[in-house]
Amino acid sequence: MLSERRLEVLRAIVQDYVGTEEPVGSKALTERHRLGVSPATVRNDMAALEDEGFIAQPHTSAGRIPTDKGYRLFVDKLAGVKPLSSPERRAIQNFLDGAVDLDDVVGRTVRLLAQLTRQVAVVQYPSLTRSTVRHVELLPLAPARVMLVLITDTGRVEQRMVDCPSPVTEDSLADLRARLNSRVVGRRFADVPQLVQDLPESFEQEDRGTVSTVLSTLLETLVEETEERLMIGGTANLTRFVHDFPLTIRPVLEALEEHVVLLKLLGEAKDSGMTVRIGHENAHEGLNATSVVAVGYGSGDEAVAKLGVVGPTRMDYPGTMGAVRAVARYVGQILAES
Amino acid sequence: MLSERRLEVLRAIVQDYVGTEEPVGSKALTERHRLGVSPATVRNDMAALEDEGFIAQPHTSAGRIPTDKGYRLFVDKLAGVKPLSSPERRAIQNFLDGAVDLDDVVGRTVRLLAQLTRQVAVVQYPSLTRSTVRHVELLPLAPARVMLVLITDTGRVEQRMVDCPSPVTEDSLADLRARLNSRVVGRRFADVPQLVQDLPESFEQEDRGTVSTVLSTLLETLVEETEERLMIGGTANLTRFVHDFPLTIRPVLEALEEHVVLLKLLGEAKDSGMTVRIGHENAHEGLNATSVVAVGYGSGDEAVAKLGVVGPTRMDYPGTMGAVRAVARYVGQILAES
DNA sequence: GTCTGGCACTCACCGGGCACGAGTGCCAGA
DNA sequence: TCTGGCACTCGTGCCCGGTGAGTGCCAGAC
Repeated sequence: MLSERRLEVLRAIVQDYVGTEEPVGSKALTERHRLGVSPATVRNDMAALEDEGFIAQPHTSAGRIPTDKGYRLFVDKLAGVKPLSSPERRAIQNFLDGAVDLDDVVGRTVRLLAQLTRQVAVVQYPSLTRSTVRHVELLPLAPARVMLVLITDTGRVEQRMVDCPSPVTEDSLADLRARLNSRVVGRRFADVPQLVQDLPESFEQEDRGTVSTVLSTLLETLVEETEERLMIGGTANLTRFVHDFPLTIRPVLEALEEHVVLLKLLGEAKDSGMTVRIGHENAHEGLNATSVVAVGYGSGDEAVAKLGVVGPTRMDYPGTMGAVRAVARYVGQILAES
Repeated sequence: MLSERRLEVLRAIVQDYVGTEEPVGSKALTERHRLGVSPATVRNDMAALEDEGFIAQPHTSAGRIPTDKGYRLFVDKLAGVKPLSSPERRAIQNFLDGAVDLDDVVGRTVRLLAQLTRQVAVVQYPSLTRSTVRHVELLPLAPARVMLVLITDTGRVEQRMVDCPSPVTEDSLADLRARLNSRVVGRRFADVPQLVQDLPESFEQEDRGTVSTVLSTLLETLVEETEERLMIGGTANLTRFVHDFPLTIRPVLEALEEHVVLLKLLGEAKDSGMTVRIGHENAHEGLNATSVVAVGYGSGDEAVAKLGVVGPTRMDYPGTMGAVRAVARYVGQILAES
């Protein structure tokens, strides 16, 4: 077990390294922090911390830098979540309040998060399966062609073309629309399959083909869109540590382009509470030099999606976590209002 | 006026420089191209080309590289558009054919273009004002709350909340919906304002408030969304020439994040035919080291939006232009089919 | 036991000096 | 008008020694 002071030394190392981006030595540490001991003592502590794998030397005769394990300990035991200042909170609220639709909410959230944390922001669109149905619309476009539109309580809209096996009358379409809506409005999308299961049977023989075609498109949409959508922003922030990673930036950009990877990343985050994945804790290789701070957000108690940031392992964890949490809360509020 | 051979020398310089990324000297030129003259002669030609401002030396005793003006001449006079190979064409078609909705079409297009050109791809969503109305839907959500949904012939969907001054009955909403649609379906969005101008007058006094509220939201949406949306991809390709611009990459990423800038960029492109903007020809400072190749695409003869790529001025213009043109054509086809 | 000051050692970094070679401009001659 | 030759420039790579931050270890103090 590490003594109190050694933990203090680790904290000091993390803080200094995050600030200066340079390996930190024993002398500098004692000068910048009131540890109450001499550099020699700190050196002994550092040697112990290195033995335990919390810090490392880039090369002999250089200062120490935290390892992933060191950051882990720092995040778990040594760092709190730094709350935002009240001007910051007000700025968030003002900025998000101006949004006109869901795309705008998500877009603004991404920009906000990127700006606050000065890192790459990732925001997932509210999940379909966790949202509830606000309305299902069926629009006749041609005799045997219908457009299916799904609207969620979070403002998300999905549409699909449906080619029906036979021409559909305006009346039977209205009938289907009415019955469909009466069953599913207000229910969660995840429950829709069950709710509509026996719907075709209640129709006349001649309409059943159309009904099942429409329903199967509806169910397909739910499945397809379970691979959720997301928006990213602030990639220019990656260049801030271009001297850190001159070439490491490439795999990160590549990973960010593969939305599947990011969705998996966010998916791995806990549903409630904040998740921090540090360096090699990320399964994806390209992100081995980065940390991911993610949190769920939602209009009610339940998380409908997640958001977070991707940055260098050498990041200001307390500040980043504070910003991520605050933004998630406000977005939740905005969604609940709309 | 430049002699035929000097133009040939310029072409050779551009080709070599694009291939090797290194300043090209007179000796190397004569070795790699059949110019039929000695290095000394080429040197004279190069001196002349430099006097005219088509090429430059990074420093004394280095080879020459093309200037923006040199690339301009190359694109205008010396280079054709390189058509894609037929396997490439097939691949494009197959890839785009799998798209399920507009978002998917645009997403696939971006990925495709980025992959083909190995550069950053930018695709604008079909413009609202240039599209035609497929359907306008009004959904009652609460007594005095209506959701307005616009659907275009290109598959784009926009929705807005409308808070009405007084409760609306299902009947009067249906009435409005019917009359609205009969006026605007099949017409261009740009013409909608005129078409609905006198609509409120034809309603009973009690409904006029609601009608005008709905209409003004509709018109607002048209205005707001005229600042079009777009999608970008392939930013990881920027790292390919990270030794070219170690720090120049940052302003480019920043410019790419500002969609307004990109939209202006695409907006400046000619409606028909391909537009190539080279280096300093781009108004935005961050893009002074890049070239933009853009072209309009559409479901019919008319362009409904634009797409293009952003890359280093040192790019393979014939190949890039070929890819951009081909992709634009196929996307147009896909949109026309849907 | 724990902390401290001292001391020798290691190495990354920096700047200077130097050789190399690609590339140029110019000139005289074909 | 083209060509070969020649002197010149200057960026690049390499070696080398000095500097200094930082370390590990040890003997002595509290």
